Amino acid sequence: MTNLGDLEVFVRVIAAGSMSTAARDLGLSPAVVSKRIKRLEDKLGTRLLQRTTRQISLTEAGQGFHERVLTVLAGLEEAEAFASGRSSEVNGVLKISAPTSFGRMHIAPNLKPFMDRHPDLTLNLILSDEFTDIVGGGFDLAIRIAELNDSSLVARRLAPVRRVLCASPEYLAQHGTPETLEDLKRHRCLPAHNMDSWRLEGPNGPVVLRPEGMLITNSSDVIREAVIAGLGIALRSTWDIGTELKSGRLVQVLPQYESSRNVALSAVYPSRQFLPAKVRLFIDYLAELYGPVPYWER
Amino acid sequence: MTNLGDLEVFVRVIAAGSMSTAARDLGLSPAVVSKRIKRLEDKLGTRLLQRTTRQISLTEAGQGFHERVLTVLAGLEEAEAFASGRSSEVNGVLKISAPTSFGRMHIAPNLKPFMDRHPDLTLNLILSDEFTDIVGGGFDLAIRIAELNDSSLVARRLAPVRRVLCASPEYLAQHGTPETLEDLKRHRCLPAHNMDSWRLEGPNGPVVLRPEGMLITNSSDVIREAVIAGLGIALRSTWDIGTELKSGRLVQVLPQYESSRNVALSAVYPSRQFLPAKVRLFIDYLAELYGPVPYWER
DNA sequence: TGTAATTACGGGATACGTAAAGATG
DNA sequence: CATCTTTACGTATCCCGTAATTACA
Repeated sequence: MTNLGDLEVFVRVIAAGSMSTAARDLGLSPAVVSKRIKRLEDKLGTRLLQRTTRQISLTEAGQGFHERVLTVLAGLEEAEAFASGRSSEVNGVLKISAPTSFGRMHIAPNLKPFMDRHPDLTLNLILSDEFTDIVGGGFDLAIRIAELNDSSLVARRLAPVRRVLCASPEYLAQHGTPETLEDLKRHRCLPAHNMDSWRLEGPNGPVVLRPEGMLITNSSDVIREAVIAGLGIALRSTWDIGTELKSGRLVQVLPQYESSRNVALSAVYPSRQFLPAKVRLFIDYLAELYGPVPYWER
Repeated sequence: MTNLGDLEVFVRVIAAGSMSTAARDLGLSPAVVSKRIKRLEDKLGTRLLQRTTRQISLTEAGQGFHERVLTVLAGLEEAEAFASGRSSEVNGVLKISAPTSFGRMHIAPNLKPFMDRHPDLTLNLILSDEFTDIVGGGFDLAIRIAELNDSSLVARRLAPVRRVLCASPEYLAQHGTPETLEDLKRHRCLPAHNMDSWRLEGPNGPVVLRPEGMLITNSSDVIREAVIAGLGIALRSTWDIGTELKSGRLVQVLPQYESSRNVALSAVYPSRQFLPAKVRLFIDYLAELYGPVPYWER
């Protein structure tokens, strides 16, 4: 029979990246950590960690085992919380992954009411534009803007994502306001690195533009600031430049055209039979906060 | 930290219905079983089992905890199987729930090829027309014919279910063959106890009939035998009377009408991130066996 | 050469079984 | 009153820490 402690030690070793530091974290001696990992491997008949004295790395089997053990431990935690009657109360840590810009602009500023409502909850909000492995990273939840593809995950749609063409009044005063798609070709365009072709939906159906970039960057924040600074015309999400459109620092151009990429803002989480209340509540909170017509659209 | 052994003891006690018998099953003394249950309850701060010296029963908390622990243990088993490289091999027990008639007619006779292909697999096929609690009953999989409603379960459609009106040639020779729905009212109809209104789809759209039953029974097998014996006209699923239709022991009446209840044959299983290979393989096997146009329809 | 993983060994906590007591149908 | 759960107690096992050993950067 597997020892549950061995599994927890295993998980901590992965998190810490080293047996010694995991031992310190757990208040154990390095000897027992080593022994427990070894015992786990002996029982499974597989090597989980490839290790030198200097570094450890997961084997392929260890990788898959780790992911599974994470969900098992999460499930156990949920079971205990349920039995202890703590399931209705919301506490512990809620670990969330989100895109950097969106997280900064539309999650972080709205956390207070949620945190006030659930004072025993600790939020761990990790912003990243890299691909994050939800299960492997131990995330309860990820906010995604792209379409989903991992079938072992469940996605709940939070809000529509609308992308529009926009520029600063200064830029338009200097270069003129384009009236047709044809006009765009004579303008300075600012495509983002992950959107080098603009798929637009207009009065005459879908069109695809491949704007020549005058500015190459991996940060969509840079693009946003560049548009505001009057460098050119960009295709931006309304959540990204809604404030600027409202204040007049940016104006929409060719408003009859919109991005036709059918993407949505989604909450993505591992498929579980018993979804922890804190996850469900946070998703509900965001869904209500943004609604079918988010505040940045109004 | 919870002891995994305590959880396994807990599950065995529920399965055995008594601490003493669970102790015997596990090769332990009753004393340790009692102590481990107590320790579990102390840790959770909840009473899981209501017990007299004569019988034990789950408390509400115990009920929910039990369901969750079952999935946790199943997940752990899957994780270990994966790491041990046994995940591709299929072994252990596959516990399936199915409706009695369908299980007898269309699952049991088709098991051999699957069992031959997976000799290390033990099948536990439980036939029942009562509602079966998949999670609480420890089922890997249930075959259902109704529509699904438990959102914590995943359903995969296996085959369409078509219901048609039918009678025996003897009955029709004696009473005549109905040509219109109106004619039906002058016939002896045999509604099943769970289908006392017949929702039919015909050339002029949907209609609802409430046939007067001449035979009251809780067994759809009785209805089937009664139709074959010439007692009247019944609305039966094609999987139920396909053989009889083909052999001529039954003939379809009013073939322009079919049941409009939008039901399907589905495989229902608990939502899990890592579905055990044996479950997936069995579902795949049934899906291929029945196909979009099942053999009983051909 | 310093840090990390592993191995060996002694002490202590923990888990087991036996046996007896208490409770219930 | 028979059977099941619970408690008490002695023993054996397992687990942890210390310290020495090996290996890698």
